[in-house]
Amino acid sequence: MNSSVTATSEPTLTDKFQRGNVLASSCPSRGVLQDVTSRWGVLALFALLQGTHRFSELRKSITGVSEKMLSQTLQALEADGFVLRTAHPVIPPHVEYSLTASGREVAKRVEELVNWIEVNINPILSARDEYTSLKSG
Amino acid sequence: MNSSVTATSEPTLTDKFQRGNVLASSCPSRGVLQDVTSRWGVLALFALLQGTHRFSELRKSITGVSEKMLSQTLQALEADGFVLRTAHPVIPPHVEYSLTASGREVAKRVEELVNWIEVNINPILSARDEYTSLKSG
DNA sequence: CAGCATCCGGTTCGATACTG
DNA sequence: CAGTATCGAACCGGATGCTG
Repeated sequence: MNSSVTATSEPTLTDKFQRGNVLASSCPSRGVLQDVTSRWGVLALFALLQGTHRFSELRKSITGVSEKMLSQTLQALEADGFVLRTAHPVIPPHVEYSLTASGREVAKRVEELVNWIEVNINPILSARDEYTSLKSG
Repeated sequence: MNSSVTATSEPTLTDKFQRGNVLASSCPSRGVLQDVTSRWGVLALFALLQGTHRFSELRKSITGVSEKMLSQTLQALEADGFVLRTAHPVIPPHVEYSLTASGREVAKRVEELVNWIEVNINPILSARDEYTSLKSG
């Protein structure tokens, strides 16, 4: 997915001053962060926090996601070990998705972020309106 | 950004079962979530948690970000009321970016997510390797 | 220094069709 | 049901050139 790093200019000096090193482009955490904070990744983790779900259930609950994107997103999260995919060999196919132990950890943190935004959505939206009218008004 | 809601099919039934409603595409929280969890948004919030920074400083510390993207990202965060932009009318220009009160709240939650990933990056990477070799090996 | 306008290649994404 | 394959369309994002 993001395997070639295409060596940008060396960040050596700057790196020393950072608590972590996500800010350095070479940090592998960035890739994982991408998976977790991707458009549908956030919502998938959030949805799975409620428990195990089938593919079609997730597709229905996460409004607007396409089959392809959901599939792709779940695969990325599975690859990172956050999501467990369980396929029951029956016809028609029955596949269930759930969070792993580490998946629950990330998901909990994602949830806190999401919840905070939802609780404070009104002031935020007001700020946005004000900003917009300042710019174009 | 996402102002026209283009009424998707009514999600009434599904919505009742969700703690929040981010999972509904009509939810305005999604837009804000996008700004916060965007590729550079996460890193900008994370970087600003350390304090006030000038544009060029941010550009240097957030390795790999382009001028355009940083500018765009900061504007989005400013619009949502998370980032305060202070321009000093001198020549050459001097602009400082800092977090607002609400900005600190989101940033703290972003930080917790980022930190967890950084701390657990090794097991995650191992899981990924294992997954990859299972698929293609 | 801080940033916008423009161009343009690459990636992402959604719709559709198809498979096990 | 749970996906994969393919194909345009849309968007993202970087490079460049210009402004105050």
